Formats: sequence, C-alpha cells, structure tokens
Amino acid sequence: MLSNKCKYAIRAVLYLASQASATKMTHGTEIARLLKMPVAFTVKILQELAKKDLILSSKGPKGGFYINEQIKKLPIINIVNAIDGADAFHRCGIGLHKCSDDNPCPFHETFKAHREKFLSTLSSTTIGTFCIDFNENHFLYVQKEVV
Amino acid sequence: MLSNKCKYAIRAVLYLASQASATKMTHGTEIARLLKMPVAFTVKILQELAKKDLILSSKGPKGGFYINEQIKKLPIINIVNAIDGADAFHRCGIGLHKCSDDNPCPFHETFKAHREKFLSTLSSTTIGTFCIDFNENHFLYVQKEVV
DNA sequence: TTTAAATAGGACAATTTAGTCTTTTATATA
DNA sequence: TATATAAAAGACTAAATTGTCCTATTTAAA
Ligand code: SF4
Ligand code: SF4
Repeated sequence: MLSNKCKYAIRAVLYLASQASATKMTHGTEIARLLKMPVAFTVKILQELAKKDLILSSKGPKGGFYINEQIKKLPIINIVNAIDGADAFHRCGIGLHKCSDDNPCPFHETFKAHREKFLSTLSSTTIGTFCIDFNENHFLYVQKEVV
Repeated sequence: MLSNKCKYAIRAVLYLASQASATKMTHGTEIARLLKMPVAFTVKILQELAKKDLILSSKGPKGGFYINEQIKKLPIINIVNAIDGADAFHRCGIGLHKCSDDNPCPFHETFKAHREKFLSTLSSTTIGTFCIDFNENHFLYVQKEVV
C-alpha cells in the first residue's frame, strides 16, 4: 500500500514530532542513524518533505530539521500524499476493470470497506496524536519486516 | 499489497476457471490478448502457475492452459502465495519496529483488522466461487487503474 | 514421419524504486 | 570576515520489478 520511501518519511516525521521544542533541531544524518534508515536516502526524503512544508529546516551549524505545533495538527495522510501521491489509496487491490460499486467483483465489499477504514484512520490521526515520546517508545521508529 | 504480477496471475486463473470444460484449452497469447495483459510476461506467469499446479497445461497443437474442478476448489490465496510468497500479508503497512499486539502503535488495530479481513476473504473464497461466466462478466478481467 | 503449434526454459532489456555521491548554498559562530 | 556545518540540488549507481526474445521440447494431426 505504501512505498518504503513513504514509510521512511512517516517514521522521520514522527521522530521529529516527538522532539518537543522547535529549538531542538536534528540533522539528517542523526535522524537516519537513530531510526536505522539509509543515510543519504533519508536526507533526500527530509529535503523533499521540507520543500513540501511537512517539516521545517534550517541550514548551517546547529541547523537541521524540526517541526512546529501547527504541523503537528496535520493528519498523517498528508505525508502519504506528499510522497506517494494522492491516489495511493484509490487503486484496487485486485486490479480488475469496468467494475464499480454497482457492478462489483466478490472482493469489492471487503476490500473497499477496509481500504476506506485505513484511509480514514490516516486522515483523522494527526502527526501530533500519533507521535509519542521517542525515549519511551523507541520501538515505534525502527523498521521491522514482519508483524 | 499484491504485485502486478500477482494481479495478472489472479486474472488469468479466473479467466481459465470461467472456461467451463477441461477440454477447452486456451493458449497463453490468447489469454494475454483477451485480458489485455503483456503477452510474454503473461505466458511466463502461466508457466509458473502450471509448475506450481495452480493451472494445468498441455503442449503441442490444440494445447494450452486449463483448469479442472479440483483446482476450482482451491482458495484465491493459493495464487497469492504461489506468486508473491506466503508472507505477502504479514508485513506491516507502516513498517515500524518492536511493536506487537501488546505494544501497538496507533495504527495497529485498524491496520491489522483490515489485513486479516482481506486475507480471510482471499482464504475463504475459492477460485470457482470467485469466477463468474466470462462472457457475462467481461468487466472482471481487464485491469483498471483507479476505483 | 514430417510439420506446425504450443508450452518450457533461460538469457536478456526496460522501467521503476531505492539509494549514493559530489557540488553548491546558506548560516551560526569563532 | 573566515570557517565549519548543515541543508539543497542534482547527477549518478544499485536493486527489484516488469517485461521481451530466442531456443528447446513436446505433441496433435496431416
Ligand atoms: S469490484 Fe472492487 S475489489 Fe473488485 S476488482 Fe473492482 S474495484 Fe477491485
Ligand atoms: S503496531 Fe501494528 S500497525 Fe503499528 S507499526 Fe507495529 S505492526 Fe505496524
């Protein structure tokens, strides 16, 4: 459903959101190291997020990336839209054709209901709500393979 | 959730299942043409499915691919397992770490419920149940981009 | 028995996604 | 003002996915 790039983006944003103050900046390499993500790729993603105003950045010594209260009020889906595009949740899981709500395949009900639910959760949960103190919930931010 | 390859596989199998008799074989190029899928790739996938006993094949003139009643009793998830591997449905949609049912992130409940439901539908719906007469339901088999 | 039609198999090509590396630009501070 | 530090930008590389193409094998039927 979500690309790796997008998952990296979510984790990075949540980490930044967990860092309380706007004066506390973290530079890209440190974020990548802390979250065990590929360094250069992470920095690229952070730059992309900054360009799209989902995180803030500051150049120079003591610079880095950070987040403010306003951004914390944005829903998680904004990150998905920024990285994977707005139609990431509008593609069919089976991929058939010329079907619709009126003319569905046997999967339609189940598939659509759950996609909508996932989407609505991503839309109603803000970055601030999702993020929990990093030190207490370190588990949240390091990728795993299998649930 | 499912790779393109896997979606092609599902569509091809459903098409074959919709062809009533075992004597009715369809050759790969025709399947690809009918379902508007890439020809050589489709044939490759059909060969892979045949090797894994999810469809049957016969060489030579009048040969092709087909399916019997026994195969129609298999659930759709078998196709997914054959093409994308058995853990396609055991990866987290967010990709965080060291979480569990006991120690979940805010998405866990929604995400897991969604995935389990989708998986159980794929597991309980057989190829035969899913397939409907092709001529009456041509819409089922041609890929679309967006719902 | 020859031939043509089909799958089987494997090498190869193209595209997308994931990721690195190098140079430029901005800025805090010594 | 000089310097070091960090983001910004963009060219490049690697890997995975998605596909093509060519040859071998099997088999129905003329
Ligand atoms: S009916 Fe719904 S689930 Fe089925 S192929 Fe169409 S969009 Fe996908
Ligand atoms: S708690 Fe569940 S949804 Fe959240 S990151 Fe872990 S496996 Fe994924």
